[in-house]
Amino acid sequence: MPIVSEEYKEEKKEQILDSAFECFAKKGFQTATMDDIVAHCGMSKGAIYNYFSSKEEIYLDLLTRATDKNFAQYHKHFAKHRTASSKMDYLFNAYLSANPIDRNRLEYIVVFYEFNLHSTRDPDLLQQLHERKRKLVTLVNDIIQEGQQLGEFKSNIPSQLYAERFWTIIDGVNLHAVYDDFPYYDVLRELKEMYLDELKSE
Amino acid sequence: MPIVSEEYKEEKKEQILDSAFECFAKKGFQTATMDDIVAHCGMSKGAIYNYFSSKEEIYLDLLTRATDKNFAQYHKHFAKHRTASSKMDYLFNAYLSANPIDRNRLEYIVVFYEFNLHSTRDPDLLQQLHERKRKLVTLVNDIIQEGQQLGEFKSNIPSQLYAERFWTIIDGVNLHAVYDDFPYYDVLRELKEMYLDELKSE
Amino acid sequence: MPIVSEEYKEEKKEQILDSAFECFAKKGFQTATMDDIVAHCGMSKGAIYNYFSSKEEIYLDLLTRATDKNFAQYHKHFAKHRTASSKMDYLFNAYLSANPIDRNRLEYIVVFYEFNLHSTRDPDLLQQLHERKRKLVTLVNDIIQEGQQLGEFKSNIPSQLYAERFWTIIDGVNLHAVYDDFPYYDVLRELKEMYLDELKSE
Amino acid sequence: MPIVSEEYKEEKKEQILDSAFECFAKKGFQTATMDDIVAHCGMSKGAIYNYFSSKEEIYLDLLTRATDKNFAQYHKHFAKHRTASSKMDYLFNAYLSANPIDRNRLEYIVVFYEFNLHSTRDPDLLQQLHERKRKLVTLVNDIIQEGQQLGEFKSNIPSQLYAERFWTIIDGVNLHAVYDDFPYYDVLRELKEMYLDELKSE
DNA sequence: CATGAATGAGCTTTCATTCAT
DNA sequence: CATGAATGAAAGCTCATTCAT
Repeated sequence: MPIVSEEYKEEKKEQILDSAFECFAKKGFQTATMDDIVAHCGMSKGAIYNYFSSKEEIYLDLLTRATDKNFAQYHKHFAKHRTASSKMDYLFNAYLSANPIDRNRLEYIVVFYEFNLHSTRDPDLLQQLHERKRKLVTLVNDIIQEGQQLGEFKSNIPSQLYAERFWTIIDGVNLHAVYDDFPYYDVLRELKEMYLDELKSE
Repeated sequence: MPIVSEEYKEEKKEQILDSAFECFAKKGFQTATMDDIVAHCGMSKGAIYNYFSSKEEIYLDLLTRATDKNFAQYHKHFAKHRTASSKMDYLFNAYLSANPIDRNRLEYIVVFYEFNLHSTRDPDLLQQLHERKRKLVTLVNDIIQEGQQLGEFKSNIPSQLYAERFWTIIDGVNLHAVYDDFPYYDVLRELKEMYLDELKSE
Repeated sequence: MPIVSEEYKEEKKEQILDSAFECFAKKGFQTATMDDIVAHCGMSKGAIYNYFSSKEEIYLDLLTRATDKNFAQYHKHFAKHRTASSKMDYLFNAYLSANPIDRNRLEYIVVFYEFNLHSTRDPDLLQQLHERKRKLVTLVNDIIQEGQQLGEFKSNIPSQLYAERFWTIIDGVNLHAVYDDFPYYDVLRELKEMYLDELKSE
Repeated sequence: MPIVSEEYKEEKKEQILDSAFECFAKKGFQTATMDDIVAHCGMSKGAIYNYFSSKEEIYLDLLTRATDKNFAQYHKHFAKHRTASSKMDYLFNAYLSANPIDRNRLEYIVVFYEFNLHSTRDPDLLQQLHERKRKLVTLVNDIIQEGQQLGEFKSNIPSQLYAERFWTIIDGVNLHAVYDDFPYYDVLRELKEMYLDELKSE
């Protein structure tokens, strides 16, 4: 019998997560302190510990939610697309339409890839990292196979490998977005064309 | 014991850097403690501070040396190659011949990309990060232009952009090497072919 | 316990300062450790750092408060005195009535003069030292000038110089109080008479 | 059977003591490090430990020598003076002729009084402090008694007390020399006159 | 005797977490 | 639930002293 509504709690949690993200972005997970987060979100230290049991848990929750939100968005948009091509197009465009010099996006990139590397050291997190990656690969693999069945894509290419290659490209491009002189659009656009050319039947 | 040779001191430094690398690989820069490094390299805390003035300096030196060594290796090998094609081949093969599941290589990847992301937050380090990247892009750009002049590569392609694309691909592949089920060879080989196909004159 | 009154916090601060004083008195600022202070005041190390940001800050606050208290006391008592003579008398008596072998007073003397000498090496502290001294000289100078205007004191003496001389004497006597066989009263009483004799009109 | 001559050793010792003095003056005994002294005197750390067994010993030796030199100087000069008056004159003039803003002198003052306060905390050092002070008081006391016997000084004054008073004045003036706007000459000259007036028979 | 690299106890300070109010 | 003062283990770093060469 909770005293406050679930909505209230969820709202509070998101406030904390937003502040935590800002702090992790500015200083990194290890260097950002609970006091930083407290100062940023305006509530008390005790309050935060009512919603999260540790700094690590905030970190985990923050990034789990971010990737979940990502997945949800993908699936939501895919529902609107009829062809595999348009789905692939959508995926590429999700990154092409992103503003590479948007401070918030860069911060997210840094925090996100730092978390991936961090996850490398903890068996449980590594497990989750693999699962998420598998889901991402499957997402693209399904599209490619769909395109192959519908005749949009060449039927003799290894779909799984192409799915892997897609995310390899995306992560490469994202990582380079931290260089402010990186020709993000141009590189990504060309890679997209190169990629789709190989994929599509003549 | 005092009055030791420069070689001795250099050797000591490398011992410390090796131990530090192991510790940073196992726990990350922030989490690894000086005591960890002390325990790993067997010398006393004071001894380490005779060679490096802070944990941060060890970190910086470690990664500066690693990238310098990398550059030196590239330039050394390029001297042996006559054609631009064979140089590009060498570059790709440097990554294709790497064992993606070699523990040491994975550790290096994690530490290296973590350092890049870390550098993002310090103006001085960011500056260095940019410089290193510029040098890497120039390295490839020079090869491509050389190939264009010699008629090996298409003359109408933007060499700079292709150089950027090269490192985007490499970083993407490296980053995915942390997933033990990643088909490292296959993905990289196909990307290499795709990349060189576009580059070479028919 | 949180959300405590300002009084509570002030009390805590004073507890810490009292303990710090004891420790500095016993060992000196540099030699006394935070652990000594922790052990003496019974609270945790973290608690102390909630009230002061460094050992140095404790030292500074301790001595700033002590001298401020001194000034306040002087001014408070001067309000009760009508003549310049009685004010000078009060000043001398403040030192004559002090118990020279009181352990606490001796400790204060040592800590206080050590701090003065310490301040000599830091431009900011030296500045403060000068200001405090100027205020002390002004305090006495004002009294002398007042006495000259009222005809109590000779009008042809340089008041400023006499003010300087007053504190010279006081500091000399204080410093010698650390010698337990020093005839504190006798020396100070004679110096007082000598001093006032020269000051007073016949 | 020492390998090097005593003179050589003594010279080395003095080199070390000079450097140590500079360092203690600049930073204080606790804050100055052996490395500071090493850097200043140009010899190795081990060399210093051949002549002194600890930093504390350097400190002690430094100040013992300084005060011994002082005593020796006094006695040497007193031999030249015939009257008690001229001896007292000499003593006062030793301080009156000192340049109060001479950096070296100020440094000596700070180091010297810091050492006195430091000695307060160690029974052995306190003992030495007392002995030295007793000798200083005796020095002046002897002069005054000599003057009384020769009829130069009033015979009914307590010589011991006057001797105490002398050093009280000197220490007060010295201590104030650290304030660069202190009218050192004027204050000391007036105190001298005041003092001698009381002493001398009409 | 001279050297300076090595030692390691000990220092100040930080900060995730707890819990009395 | 909210608060923020309290905790104390641990962190990075220093430095007087030693001793192999």
